[in-house]
Amino acid sequence: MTQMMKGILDGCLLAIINENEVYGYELAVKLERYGFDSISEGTIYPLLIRMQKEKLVTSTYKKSTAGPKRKYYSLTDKGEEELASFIKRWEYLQINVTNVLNDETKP
Amino acid sequence: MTQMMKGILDGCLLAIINENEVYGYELAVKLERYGFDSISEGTIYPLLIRMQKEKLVTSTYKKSTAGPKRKYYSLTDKGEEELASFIKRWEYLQINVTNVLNDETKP
DNA sequence: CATGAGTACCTTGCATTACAAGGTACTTAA
DNA sequence: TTAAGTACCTTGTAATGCAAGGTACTCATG
Repeated sequence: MTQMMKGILDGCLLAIINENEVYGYELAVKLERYGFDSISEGTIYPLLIRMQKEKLVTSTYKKSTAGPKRKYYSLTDKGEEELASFIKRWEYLQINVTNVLNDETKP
Repeated sequence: MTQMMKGILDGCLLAIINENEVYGYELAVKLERYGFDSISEGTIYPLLIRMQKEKLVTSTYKKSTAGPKRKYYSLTDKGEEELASFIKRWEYLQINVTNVLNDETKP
């Protein structure tokens, strides 16, 4: 499972950040609810930092009612473009893999 | 695109090998026709060797009508199990990613 | 007030793996 | 005999998910 996530997870993060500002810990919780059980914080935080370096997201700290300050992320214009591009790549991949599996395993 | 293939390509290879014996060069051609333009032989051969080490496939050399001997691969029982397992993982991934994209980008 | 649970962030090091680039060698036709 | 097409393989590099480990804040409980 873990290998399959490579290159897909960042697109999912962009998608989640797209609608609302979110913070890293929240992302971990949301992803888990979506069924990605195994995505740990050790994966998410480096990814967010990388995406910020690439100017796909920006961040601001806000106080929390319970616990340390939260680092909220939101998409830049470039991030929105990257999300759109990811969706296209994902759809393309999905179609191709589905074709292979259908053609070759149900002849 | 290339990152998204990690962990997916080997399942596709298993699927293609599943029905008919195929050789490496043929796999490259088939994948290209399925839309995976960028999958080069430098990717496929190491993967086949790895899968053989893991006893997912076996291979036999046969003469070719044009060119050097071909190394034909076929699935072992373990390979068939792995293919079935891959299909489940893929379907699971597909559903989850689709949910994220739908929920978060079309609210 | 001290302690623990829950929240929230981050770093280091490792393993996996797709690919570019480069190499070998066989067959057939010009 | 030369070129084109077929067919195999290896080396080195880059990307990236994750386990493990660490820091620090808030609040309720004893």
